[in-house]
Amino acid sequence: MGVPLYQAKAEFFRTLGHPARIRILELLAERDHAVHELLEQIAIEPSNLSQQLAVLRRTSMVVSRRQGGQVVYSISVPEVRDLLLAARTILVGLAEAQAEFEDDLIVTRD
Amino acid sequence: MGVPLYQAKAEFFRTLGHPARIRILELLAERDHAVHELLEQIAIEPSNLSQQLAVLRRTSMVVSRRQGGQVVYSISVPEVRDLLLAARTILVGLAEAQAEFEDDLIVTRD
DNA sequence: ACAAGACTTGAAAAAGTCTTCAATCCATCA
DNA sequence: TGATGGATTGAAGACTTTTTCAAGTCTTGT
Repeated sequence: MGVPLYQAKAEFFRTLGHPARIRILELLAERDHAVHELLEQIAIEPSNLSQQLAVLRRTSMVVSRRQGGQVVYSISVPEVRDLLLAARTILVGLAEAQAEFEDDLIVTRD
Repeated sequence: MGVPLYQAKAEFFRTLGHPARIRILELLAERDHAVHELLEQIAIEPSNLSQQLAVLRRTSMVVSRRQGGQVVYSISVPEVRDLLLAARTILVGLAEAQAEFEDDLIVTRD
């Protein structure tokens, strides 16, 4: 038997827990990108990008192939797209709840 | 204007990126739990549990209320349940792909 | 008022992650 | 072959998170 599922889940979410990796996955969810294309979209140094790509590769969330002089990445888990959308929905919901609470504070003040 | 959305997403996923926090959310997704009840289910020291609950509270993923001598926690973002299910599906998919690849290795060997 | 159970806090040490740098690899083109 | 553009690697240092400990709060029952 392997690792408990709750631990695998934690590792999986931790992999998503970095702004550059989120950007990478969002871009790859649209279409495959060469590394230099990712580099144009994400404000980060080349070697840092490589390190983040390596993290995603190790967890099998992306795969790379060499195409002549460049390396092209694709997402290997398209379902991640749904996860990113779900997160967006939740975050917007939390932000709204927060704003409401702040309104209450103002309305209720004194 | 606030934080870029991709950064908020990363923070959100980082919050999910810990085994104890996953367990807590799974238990709270079922029903509210007092801290001592969580403690029975999760192999962790009381003060560590408190620290993890504090992380979830800071990010507004759970709320607590005192009920006499004990403190009861509830999930404030029920949609997290879907996220945990989606992660399970993805992980099972990845594990299967992995297993297939290993079969290939064996079949192809020599 | 005191003791006991339930929980939280702050702070220090341990463990883990992120960023950056220099070195390297690999394919193409002059 | 040597130079160039594109990408990766390993390792060091900075930074963050996790764990643990001792001390403290709050509520109930005696």
